Amino acid sequence: MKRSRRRHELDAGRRTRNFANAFVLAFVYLQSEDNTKLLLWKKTGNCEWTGVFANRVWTLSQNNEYILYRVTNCPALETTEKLKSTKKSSSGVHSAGRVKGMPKKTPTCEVADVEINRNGDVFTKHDECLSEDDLLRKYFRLDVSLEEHYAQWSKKDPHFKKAAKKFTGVRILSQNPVETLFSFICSSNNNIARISSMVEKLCILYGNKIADFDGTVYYDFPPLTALTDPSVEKSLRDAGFGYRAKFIYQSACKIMQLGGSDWLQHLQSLSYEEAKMELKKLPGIGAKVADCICLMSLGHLEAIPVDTHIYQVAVQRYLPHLRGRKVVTDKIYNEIGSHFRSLYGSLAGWAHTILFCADLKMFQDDPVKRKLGIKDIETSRKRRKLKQEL
DNA sequence: GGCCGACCTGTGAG
DNA sequence: ACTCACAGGTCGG
Repeated sequence: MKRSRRRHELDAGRRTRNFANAFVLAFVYLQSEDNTKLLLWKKTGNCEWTGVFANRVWTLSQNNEYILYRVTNCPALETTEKLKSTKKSSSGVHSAGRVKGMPKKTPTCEVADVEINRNGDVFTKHDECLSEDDLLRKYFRLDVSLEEHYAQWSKKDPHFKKAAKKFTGVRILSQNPVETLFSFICSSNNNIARISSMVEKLCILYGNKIADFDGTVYYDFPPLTALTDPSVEKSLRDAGFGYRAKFIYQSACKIMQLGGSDWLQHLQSLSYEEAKMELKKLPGIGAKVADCICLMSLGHLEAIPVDTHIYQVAVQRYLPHLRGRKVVTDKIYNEIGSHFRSLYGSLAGWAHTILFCADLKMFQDDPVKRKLGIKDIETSRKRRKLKQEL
């Protein structure tokens, strides 16, 4: 273990690919075997995925009934009573277990006497006393019954029903607000590959190393305080963050002024509208990014992030009178959000994510397709014509 | 309130 | 080789 750790420190910047990312696509397919896919997680086995959250490295797999997990060594916790009593293997695994996919009741909380929150912003106070079973339940929001909601949304909307057939088991994750906020600042006017690499860079540059095994170094997302150093803006610009470098630095500073991660956490207790309004005061955060943060890390599941994909879907399927509009004004943005909220109800953001997945997949497979509309896809003549126009 | 253009950078199409 | 448009937007005029 020691030997390999030294080896990987040498080239950490180049080789590491796993981070506390969680990032961006705050969803995961965890129910259908075929679709098992944890975005920005690394596939580390046949049906096994490894990634970071709650300051731990998790390796997950699943069967029909359970999510199976292994949690790896976490240096910050090593000296605690809790871990002393757990068995460690050479691979650094210190505990393992399984969580039922749809538990009927939440087991009691296990208190760990540890200073987990050493940077002041990794965990909520509540998280500190959660068992790993509960951390996993919380992260995947396993208290929400997908079956029930999918049925409800399908009943209201035939287009959802169709999309849902291909995208079963999509879950909105409950992610760390600090991580989510800065990851989405990176997302503006950007593509997924570059966003991912930027989040990785943030972790390497400013995150803490939390584990090192099987040839990979794992970092968590940087603590807020690491992003308020005056050198941050230039460093990030040099690292290729473009104009987002300033947004990251300035937002970090402003959040610290407002009360740090406690301030961010307290947005959970506000209404969705209030939380969104507060977030929009930070540089680099507009309506869309604010909605992503609300939906994916603050528990405001009625938030509908209207990005280019959702806008296209809305125009094609739901609000045809918007056809031809070139820019999404605040008014149009809100109209789209309100439409989905009235259609799907209080978990509208969750339902909308399934539509998003379907459009993103279609777009990645064939960018021309969505401009044509579904009916005309097979006509190659039209395809050529459109390509010329484009 | 709505409408533009600028903004960093990497990538792929033409 | 070399533009050019575009990618899960935001901001200021």
